[in-house]
Amino acid sequence: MNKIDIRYLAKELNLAISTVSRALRDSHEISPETKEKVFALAKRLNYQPNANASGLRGQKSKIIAVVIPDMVNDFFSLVISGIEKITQAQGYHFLLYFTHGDHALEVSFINTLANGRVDGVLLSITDENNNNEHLEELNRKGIPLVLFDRVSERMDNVKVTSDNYESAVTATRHLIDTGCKKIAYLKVHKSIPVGTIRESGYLEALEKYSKQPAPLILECTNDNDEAFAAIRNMLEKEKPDGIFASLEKLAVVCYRVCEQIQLKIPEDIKIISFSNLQTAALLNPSLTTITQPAFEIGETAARELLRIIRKKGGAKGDVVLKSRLIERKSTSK
Amino acid sequence: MNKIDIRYLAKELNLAISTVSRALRDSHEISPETKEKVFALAKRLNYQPNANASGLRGQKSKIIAVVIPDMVNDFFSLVISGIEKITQAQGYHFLLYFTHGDHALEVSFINTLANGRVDGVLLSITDENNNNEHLEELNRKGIPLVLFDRVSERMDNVKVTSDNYESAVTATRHLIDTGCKKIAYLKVHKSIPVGTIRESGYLEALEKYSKQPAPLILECTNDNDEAFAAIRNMLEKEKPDGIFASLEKLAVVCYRVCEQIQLKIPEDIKIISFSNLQTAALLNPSLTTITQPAFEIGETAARELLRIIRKKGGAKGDVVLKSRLIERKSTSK
DNA sequence: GTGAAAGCGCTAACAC
DNA sequence: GTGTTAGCGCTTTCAC
Repeated sequence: MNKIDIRYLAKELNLAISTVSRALRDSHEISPETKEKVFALAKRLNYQPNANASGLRGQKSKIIAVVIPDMVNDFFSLVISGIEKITQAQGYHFLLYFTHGDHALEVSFINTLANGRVDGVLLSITDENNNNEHLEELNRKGIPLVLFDRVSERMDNVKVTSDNYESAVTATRHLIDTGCKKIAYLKVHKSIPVGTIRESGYLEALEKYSKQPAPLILECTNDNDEAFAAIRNMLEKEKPDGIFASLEKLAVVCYRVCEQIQLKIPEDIKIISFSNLQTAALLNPSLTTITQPAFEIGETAARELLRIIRKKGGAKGDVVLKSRLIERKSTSK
Repeated sequence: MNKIDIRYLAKELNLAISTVSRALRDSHEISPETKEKVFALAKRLNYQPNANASGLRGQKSKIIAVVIPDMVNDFFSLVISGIEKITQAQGYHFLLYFTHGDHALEVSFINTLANGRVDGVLLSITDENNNNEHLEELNRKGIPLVLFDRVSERMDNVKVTSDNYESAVTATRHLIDTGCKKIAYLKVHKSIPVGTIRESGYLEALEKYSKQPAPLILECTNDNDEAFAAIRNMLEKEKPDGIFASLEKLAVVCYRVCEQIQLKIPEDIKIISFSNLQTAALLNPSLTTITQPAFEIGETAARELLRIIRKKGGAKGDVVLKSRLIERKSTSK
C-alpha cells in the first residue's frame, strides 16, 4: 500500500507541497479550481494528514487529557459523556487516565503529559489535601488546566463544581418540610472532602429549620453487610423518621433494612439520597434523590478548557452547577 | 520558562544530541557514567521527550483508540477499566470515542484514525449488520484492529467476546433445574444481535431440558412505564414461575411488578437476569444474575491489541470469555 | 564511546 | 496564486 502523504498528493497533481497544504486548509490564497482538484483527490484517496507531523510543527495536538480517580460509579461515566460531547463537537480528541486514588500516579500522569502530547488537561483531583506542585508546574509550562468536581482552593485555575453544600441543605430541608422530626445522616467512613461538605449542609439545615435536638450521624463502612447491620441497629435504636444518605449505595442498603424490619417508605420513614445512578428511579419508587449535574459538569469543564486553549478570552469564571432534587413517582402509575 | 528539549540537555552537558538520545534510551553504546549524568539532569529538569517528534520519527505514538457505542450502562465502563489497566501497565495511552449508535460516525472515526495518531484500534461495532469497508481499509493500511463484544463474523481480526449463547442456556437451565415449569423471556424490542443470540439460548434450553409446551417471549419497549404494564399484564395472564430477563433493567421492573401484585420472590416466581451493574446485589437479594466478564473483556482485548502492535507473534486467537452465574445471598445475612 | 547529519510529514515565512 | 525552503524535536544511520 502506497502511503498517502501531502507530497504524494502534490506529485499526483503537479503542484507544490505548500500549495496542496494551503488548499487543504482552505487558504484564501489558493484558486477555487486548485482547491477543488486537491479536495477531490484527497477525498478519493481518503487522505488524512499525519497528526504527529502537524502536531510537531504547530505545537498542538488537538488532544486533551482527562484525569479522574476511576469509573466505579455513574458520576464519572456521565462526566466523560459530557466531555465527549464537547470534544467531538469541536474536533478534539481526549485521552483518559485513572488515578485509582493514588496521588503519586496523578503526579506521574501530569508530569508525562507536559510534553506536547496534549493541549490541555481536565482534572478531578485525587487527593485534595495533598500537595499541588505538579499542577503548579503545569501552569508554569503554560498548559491549560481546568479542575472539576474535586478541586483545590489553593489552585488558581478555572473550577467547575456542583453545589454540594447547598444541595445537602435542600435535601435535609426537604425532609423537614415533609414532616420529619428526627433525621439521620448516613456517611461513609472514608473522609473525602465532599462527604464533610454535605455533612455541614445537613447540620446547617437542622440548625436552621428543624427543632431536632441533636444531629444523628451514622458512619458506615464500605462493606455492605456491615453497613446493613449498622443501619439496622441505628434504625431500631434511634427510630428516625427521615434518612439522608450521602451515597446512593447507603440508601439502597437502608431501603433493604426497612423492608426487613417492616418499616414502610415513605409512611414510616422517608429516605433521600445523593445519586447519579440512572436506574435510581427503579430501585425504589419512593426514593427521593439529589442528583448532581454530572453530564453538565463534563460539558462545562470541557467547554472552558477548549476556550482557554483557543485563547478566546472572556472572563475566567469558576462555575458551580446546581444539583436537582427529584421526587420519584411510583413507576407503576 | 525555558523549554527543555534534548538539545538543551545536550548543550548543558556538553554532549552531542545523539549521545543524549541514546543515553535516554539506555543504549548499550553509551558509557555508564555518561548515562548517569544524562539521567540525572533529565530527572532534575523533569525532561519529557516530545511525543509528536518521537511519534513522527518512529511512526508510532504509543496511543491506541477505543471506539464504543456509548457508556450508558455499566458494561462498557467496566470494559474501559479493563483496557485502562493494561494500557497503563504497558506504557500506552488511549483515546476514547463514542459512536452513539451511529454507523456513519464510526466510519468517520475509523477513517480519521488512520493517520499515525494511533498505533491500533479497539472496536465494539456499532451496527453489526452494516458494511465493513472502513474496517477493511484499516486492515489494508496495516493498522492493528481488535474487535470485542460486538463483532463481525465477516472480519478476520482477532475477536474478544463472551458466551452469550451458552450463558443464556445456563441461565434458563438454572431456572428449570430449580423447579420452574413455565419460564418467560423478557427481551427489548430493539433488535440488537446479542438479544437474538440470548433468545436462541433460551429456546434451546427449553427445548432440551424442559417440558414447557411453548416458549413465552415478551418484547418490552425502552419506556419503563410501558414495560411495567406489559410485564404486569403478562404475569397476571400467563402466570409464569420463572423469568429470564435479557437486561437488568427489565429484571428490576419485573421485580417491582411482583412487589405490587404480591408475588413472592423466589417462592412464587424466580428471576434471573443478565447484569453488569455492581449494585445488583443490593437491588434484590433474591435476584440471580448472569454477569458478563466485562472487565476481563477489556483486559483481554487490550492485551491482544498490544501484542499485535508489538508484533509478538503467537497464535492469532479469538477469545470467548465465560459469563458467571451469581446466586445472590440475602444482604441481611 | 561519541558526534554529525539526514529526515519523519507538515506548516508558514519568504520569494516570485 | 504558486513554489522554495527552513525547521518542529527526535531517532538513527554513518562516520570517526
